[in-house]
Amino acid sequence: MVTKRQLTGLPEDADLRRADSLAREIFSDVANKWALLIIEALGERTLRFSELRNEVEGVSHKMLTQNLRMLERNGLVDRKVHPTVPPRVEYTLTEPGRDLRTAVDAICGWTHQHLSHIESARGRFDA
Amino acid sequence: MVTKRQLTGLPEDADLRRADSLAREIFSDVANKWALLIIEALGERTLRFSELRNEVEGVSHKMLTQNLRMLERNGLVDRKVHPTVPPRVEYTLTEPGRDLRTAVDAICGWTHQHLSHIESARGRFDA
DNA sequence: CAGGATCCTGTTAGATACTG
DNA sequence: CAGTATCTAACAGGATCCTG
Repeated sequence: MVTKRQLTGLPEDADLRRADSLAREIFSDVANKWALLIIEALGERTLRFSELRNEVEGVSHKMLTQNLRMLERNGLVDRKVHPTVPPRVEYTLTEPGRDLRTAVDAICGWTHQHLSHIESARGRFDA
Repeated sequence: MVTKRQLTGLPEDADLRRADSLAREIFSDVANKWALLIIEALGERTLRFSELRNEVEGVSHKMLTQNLRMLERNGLVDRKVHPTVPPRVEYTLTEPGRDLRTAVDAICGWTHQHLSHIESARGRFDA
């Protein structure tokens, strides 16, 4: 199949591909366990690094910083540094971050809703 | 803080912890790039293994089978084997799978909606 | 307290080859 | 065609030490 874009040589094809690969990249960033748990933990609150570490059960220092940097880079969380000593750093979801959170909420809700279905499905499968 | 459950010695505490850890386990299974992309690709359709491989761009043979097994085990996809030669295996989302898909749709939608915001956030961060 | 840098280990995921 | 098994390279992630 030959598209009009190919014939006209306009740049839309390349643009679309770029947008797609960007979307894919963002999706890969965001669709990971720790990122989603951090977003969920933040919710509407503002939390310090150490608080977040307690809220997100099982996350290591390294994973937390790493994911927070990534989320900050993608504009999902806002990082506010208070120039005090000892330092105080607070994280908050941005507007897009809060948007995404509703989807994460849905996944969390789904998980709890289907606990027993999943447990029995596992039982059947493992047999 | 001492709860009533601790005092009565009833098993609810243990039950709650079990449910939570199960929920966490399921979440960790499901909240990964390939699983979500597979769910999204399946949608309302029924697809064969090879079709799925084409639909989910970039997925390797191994990752596809691995994640399909996991999704089947958790009762999110239905696997139907046709005893023909050559074999024909079809995958379909189950009812819970379709439920989860709406949340995945939301994430995908979110991604595309915020493309430009994210791109500029990245620009700022990288500077 | 927040977080960067380093080291070290277990897991992951790709490539390849083989089976029903 | 769908799936399993094996080997290996790469990476993720934990522990630890150090700084402002």
